[in-house]
Amino acid sequence: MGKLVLIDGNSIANRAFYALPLLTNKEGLYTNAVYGFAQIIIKIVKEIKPDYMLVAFDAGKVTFRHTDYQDYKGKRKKTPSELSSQFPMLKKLLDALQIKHFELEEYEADDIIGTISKSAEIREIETIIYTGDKDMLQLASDKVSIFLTRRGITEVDIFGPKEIMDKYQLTPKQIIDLKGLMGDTSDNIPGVPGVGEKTAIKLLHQFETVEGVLENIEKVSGKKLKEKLAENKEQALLSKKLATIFKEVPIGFEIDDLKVKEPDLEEVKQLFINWEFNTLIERLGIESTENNLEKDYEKIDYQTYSKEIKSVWNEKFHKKEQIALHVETNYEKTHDKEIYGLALSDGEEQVYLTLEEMIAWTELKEWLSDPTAPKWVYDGKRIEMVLYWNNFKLNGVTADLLLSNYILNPADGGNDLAKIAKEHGYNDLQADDIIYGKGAKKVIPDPEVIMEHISSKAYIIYSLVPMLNNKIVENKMEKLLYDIELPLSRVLAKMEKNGVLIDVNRLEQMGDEFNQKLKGLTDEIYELAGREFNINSPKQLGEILFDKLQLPVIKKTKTGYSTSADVLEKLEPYHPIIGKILHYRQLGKLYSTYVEGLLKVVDPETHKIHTSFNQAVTATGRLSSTDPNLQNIPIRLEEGRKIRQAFIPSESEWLILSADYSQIELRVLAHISEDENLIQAFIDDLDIHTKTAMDVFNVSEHEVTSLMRRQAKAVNFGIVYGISDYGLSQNLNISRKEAGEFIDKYFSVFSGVKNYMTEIIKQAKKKGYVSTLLNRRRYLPDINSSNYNIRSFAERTAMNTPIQGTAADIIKIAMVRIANKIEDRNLNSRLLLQVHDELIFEVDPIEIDLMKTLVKETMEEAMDLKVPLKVDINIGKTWYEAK
DNA sequence: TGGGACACGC
DNA sequence: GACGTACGTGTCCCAC
Repeated sequence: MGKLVLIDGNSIANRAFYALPLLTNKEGLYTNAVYGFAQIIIKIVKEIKPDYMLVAFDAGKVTFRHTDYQDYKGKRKKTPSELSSQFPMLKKLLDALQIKHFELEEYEADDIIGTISKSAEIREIETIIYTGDKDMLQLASDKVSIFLTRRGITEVDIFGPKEIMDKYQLTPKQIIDLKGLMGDTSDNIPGVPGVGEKTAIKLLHQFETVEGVLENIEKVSGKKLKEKLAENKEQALLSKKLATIFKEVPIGFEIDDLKVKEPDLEEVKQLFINWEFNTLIERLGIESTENNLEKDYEKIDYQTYSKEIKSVWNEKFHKKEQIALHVETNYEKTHDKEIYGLALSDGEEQVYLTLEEMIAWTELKEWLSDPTAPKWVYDGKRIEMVLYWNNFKLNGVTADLLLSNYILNPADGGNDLAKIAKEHGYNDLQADDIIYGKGAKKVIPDPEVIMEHISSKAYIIYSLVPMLNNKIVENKMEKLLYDIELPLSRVLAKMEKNGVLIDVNRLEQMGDEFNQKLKGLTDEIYELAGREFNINSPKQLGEILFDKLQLPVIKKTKTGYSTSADVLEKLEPYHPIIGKILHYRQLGKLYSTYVEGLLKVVDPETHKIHTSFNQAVTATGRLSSTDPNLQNIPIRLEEGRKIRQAFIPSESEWLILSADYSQIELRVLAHISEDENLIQAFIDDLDIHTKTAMDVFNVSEHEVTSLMRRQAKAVNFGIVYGISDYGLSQNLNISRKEAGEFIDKYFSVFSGVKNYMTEIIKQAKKKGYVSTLLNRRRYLPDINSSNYNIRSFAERTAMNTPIQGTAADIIKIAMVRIANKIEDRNLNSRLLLQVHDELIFEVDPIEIDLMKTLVKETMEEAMDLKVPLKVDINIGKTWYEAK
């Protein structure tokens, strides 16, 4: 019993070597094959958890096969020295991991593995053979499966007899015959000339073995083929012999000798440090100490503050040289005001400064605020903010790696600088998580560690900007970057600095009301339930509703009964407790997230909330907001909407102005799809949901019932957000079939939309990505997946992203332009928030008419579409009143 | 500490 | 017919 893993060392090392770029450590040692091998071993140990393990290697050049055939492996290229140098390292690694490796003169790894798998089979040990060599398939059986590496290195295809049958319609043993007939160029096994895989399989179906084929040559169809077979009888038999794995190698040990032991972690760590396998150190879960940090990475040279350094850099400032700038702050908290240090790099020299030194250096302060002194950064908004809190100004940012990386691939936009660096071959930067630890393990490391870390960042930024810039140009994303994202980051910084004033008293007062009501509801719920329990616990609530009160179970989750709002709504007629619970949930959310949550983040001095807008997280190009999220303040239900009464202008007598795009996504859809019906509807300024209902239900305007309009609205919603028929059926509480019919009807009326959807999917499949009107991309790696669900999801994304993403582009353009106009005209009014299709301002009353027009026009003119863009403006004393 | 369930907005 | 279904953020619970 137990599990045995046998690894074909040469084959895997080869795969890793060719699959990975030629990595070296600082001593110039080649490490890529070892790195890939180590990755695979770690994966095997973690996922397969073998009880026995062996890595087999080929020994020397001459094997017993050469006795039969001198040219065996004759045409194979000599192993490159870059790879052969890595074999001793591999063996060292295996020793440290306490994994047995074995090689024997005259035999190949295949034979050793064949021999062991044979005896494992007798003992009924489940065996896995890990290799890149298809020959090994001949060893498959009920107990033995072959893990064949795919194109990458850690991905495998798993083969047992069944899978081999599915793929080749052959038994494992016939794989040998297959090789005998078709040969193998990589081993220089000749086979029968003119016989390839297809012919060989056909022949084997008919005659089972090479011998069978040769005995029945006359029955073979095809004159040429007959001749070839007759001419090459000997060669076919020899080829079969060469391809047969020998299972009687005198290995001289037992399977029990292969028991997996505890690795010598200290030794492994030392090896990994030497070879600079930093991510693997993490994956092994080995504590990363300061001690090994030093050895891990090539140190980036840097200088510290001194008179001489100052004058050297003052010269560079004066000449407006291109300089990379990094200001380190608490990477976990966005608006932390503490500066850990600043570093500059011009690609050759780095300088590190403490906050005190920054303050003392006046030329630096001037340089930072000089818009004509070009600076390259990573996350400029963050740097601008932390500098701002420390009385510095930042201008002149001409490249921001965070943004460049985001528009190149939004899927990993928010990445750590270290990860971006690694993707571009710079391994000398540690992740912040490793330097500082995360969560509770967070520590401030030694000053030297921080100094080097920050200086490295500046150096890396300097090195990476040109590389990413090239790609930006290649993808034609200059406009998106320089006209939108980069200037937008300045606008967002301003919004974050402004903050929104909160009427703390009003919020606290609402909190008291909610609390009162919650207490009352809690008592009533306990009364109706017959006992006290935690209403906030879905588990306990489920027990009360479905076990104690025996209400019908509508839906289950992985962990038990579902108690979500849509389930509870269906249960409402059954028991008076349900309504109370729904209300309790609603108030509980309001109290904890919106009253307590917001009060917690009000700046005690200014009474303002400074959210942080993230410009590099969403897949579609939208912004997001955190600490706190001000993009999800309640509006739908009146009770929650009142929260908005606490959002007020920061100057007395000022007003809140809210400007929201009307149906921006559907207008964008009309433009992109060129659907005439939809375009006309917007030109005529119709109520789009009523219009949709009229067309879908084939009724006149006055015949549209509120149900019809609601359903039409849901269909439009579905189109915009790319939901499926299932999603629509859930929204409308109808069957999936009915939902599907709605969608079909919609497409028949808006046939241009239908065409667009078909075309965009086709395009996505071809290019692998979709784009917005401003060339923002989203890659869809799953678009050609063989799995229906995964593929469908990617297809809906393909349909939806250009719509949502273009809408995001539009409002971003409007924001940048409005901010510019406010600045150019020296207006007092300020942009406070963006909520996807809505902008919120606080407005000086003397500017109110001006702002109304300026905002409305700028937003409506942000992009020229085939349909007009429409903006509604509302004004009030609070955000609540601006509706 | 981390994942699941739930709920809020667009 | 498949099998789980816009995105992102925050809070609470509960097993670890």
